Amino acid sequence: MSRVLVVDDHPIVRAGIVGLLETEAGITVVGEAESGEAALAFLAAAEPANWPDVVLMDLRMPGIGGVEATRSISRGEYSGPGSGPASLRPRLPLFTDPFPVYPPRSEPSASELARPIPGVLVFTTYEEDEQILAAIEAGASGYLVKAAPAAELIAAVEAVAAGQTVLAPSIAAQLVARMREPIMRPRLTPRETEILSLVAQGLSNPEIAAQLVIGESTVKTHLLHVFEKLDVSDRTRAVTRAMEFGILNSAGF
Amino acid sequence: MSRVLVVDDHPIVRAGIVGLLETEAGITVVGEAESGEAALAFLAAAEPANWPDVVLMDLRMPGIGGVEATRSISRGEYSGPGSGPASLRPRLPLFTDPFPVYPPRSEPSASELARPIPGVLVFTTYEEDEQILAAIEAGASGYLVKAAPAAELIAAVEAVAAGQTVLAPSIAAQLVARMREPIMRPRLTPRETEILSLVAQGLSNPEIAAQLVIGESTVKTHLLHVFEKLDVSDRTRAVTRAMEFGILNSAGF
DNA sequence: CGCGGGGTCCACCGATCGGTGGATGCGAAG
DNA sequence: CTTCGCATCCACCGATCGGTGGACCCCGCG
Repeated sequence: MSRVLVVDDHPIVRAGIVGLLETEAGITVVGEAESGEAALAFLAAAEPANWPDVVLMDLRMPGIGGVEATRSISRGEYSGPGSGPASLRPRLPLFTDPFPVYPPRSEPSASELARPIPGVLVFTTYEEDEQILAAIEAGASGYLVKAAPAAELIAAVEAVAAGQTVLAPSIAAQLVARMREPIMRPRLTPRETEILSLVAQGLSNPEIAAQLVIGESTVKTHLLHVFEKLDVSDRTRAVTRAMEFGILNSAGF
Repeated sequence: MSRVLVVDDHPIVRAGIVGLLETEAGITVVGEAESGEAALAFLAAAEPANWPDVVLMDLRMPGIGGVEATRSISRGEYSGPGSGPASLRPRLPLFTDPFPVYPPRSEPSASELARPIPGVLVFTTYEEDEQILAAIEAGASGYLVKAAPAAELIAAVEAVAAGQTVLAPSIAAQLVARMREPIMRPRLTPRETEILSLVAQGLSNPEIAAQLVIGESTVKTHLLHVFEKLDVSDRTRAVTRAMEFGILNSAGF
């Protein structure tokens, strides 16, 4: 019997998934939470009788979000991020096969048997590399996209409950490609970012200099550094490229 | 007995919603579709015995999308957008009250009794003004956000099946505010947009002129017109402002 | 101590940009 | 026919931009 905690900020979607899971004889939903915080609070208060084996975690939620909640759960820190005992879960090995099912986790110690650290099955709407990579780093045991068939969700829940790590083939392929060719994301200094942000607002170099109480040539120097790092040769392209890299936000979005 | 067609591109979410709806004694799900096209195909082929009263339509889907599918359904055009008989549904009245429930649709003619045009209940993840306004224009009868409680979904399905128009309070408030203060969105000509797009890619005026085989002064003239319309005084701000207005996309997003 | 990173600053110069004030032609609508 | 919107084009000019090749200072780390 696999016991599941479902974490999703959309009540209708959550109710739907709960209903779906409970049609499966081997699965019972022991709780629901609408946020990462609520999930941690549930775990902090849960008794062994309703302790989950799997936390089905939506990645995109307001508050601390799915990644941070995953990190806390994987460390057994249920009172909130950044507190509690050190993590007892091993780091993930390198992936090489599509839909790999990895060996079970090591046997828990006697003190963990009543409330063993649950596996986190991360559930995403989109195949977002950054968030999924972050979830890996945070210690998640399973990764599934919402576009997967319902049967795959059932199988994934049961596999994670059994202590295994599962990975949707599409996500596996992306991670493998990512590890082969890591994206070199440019690192701008705080000052460079600040100046580029003012450029995006339409300020000229003299205007930026006046606002920051520095010399215009200093502004130009910073911008030239920005151009080098972003591999561009004009301010406009620097701004759009910084947006592509997520360094600048599209204002109003 | 309200019969529902559920349209959502995510199988797990769709299965969950189907399960949720069928827990309600007065609701039966007569079909599922993963896209607007599939929904139209279902309706084109459906017999009166499994004809839906309500189409629960996700707004964000690949292909023709929820808005376009809503338009076709509201016109009774099930073979695809832009074909079939003229619409028999009246346009929506102006909204003034939160969660209004409007009078039932006019009585269908004898020829429509077997397969009356179903009400479309639009179901959105976010409260997206543009898409919801488009759905109103397209003839939808109901609007609900996924953040709403499950009970509200059940109530909305039954109201739409009864021929009423329902509107989540949050969406009603936004639409009322929108009608009071319509956003003046600048209208760029196709050429202006094209040139601004090249500016966003980092091309200089001479480079744009060469690419479009026009004079550089022509490029400048277009850009000056763009600056006037967007109320900016430099190309960089024109680009970011155009992104804020949704005229340009953030490349890579 | 030296080194690297970050921030500040300069002069010079050619290229580009943005503003001004025009001009023409074409097609569609009234 | 006129008017409007769109696209095309020009010369002139001052301001700004981007590149070059420097300079200096401070701080943290080994």
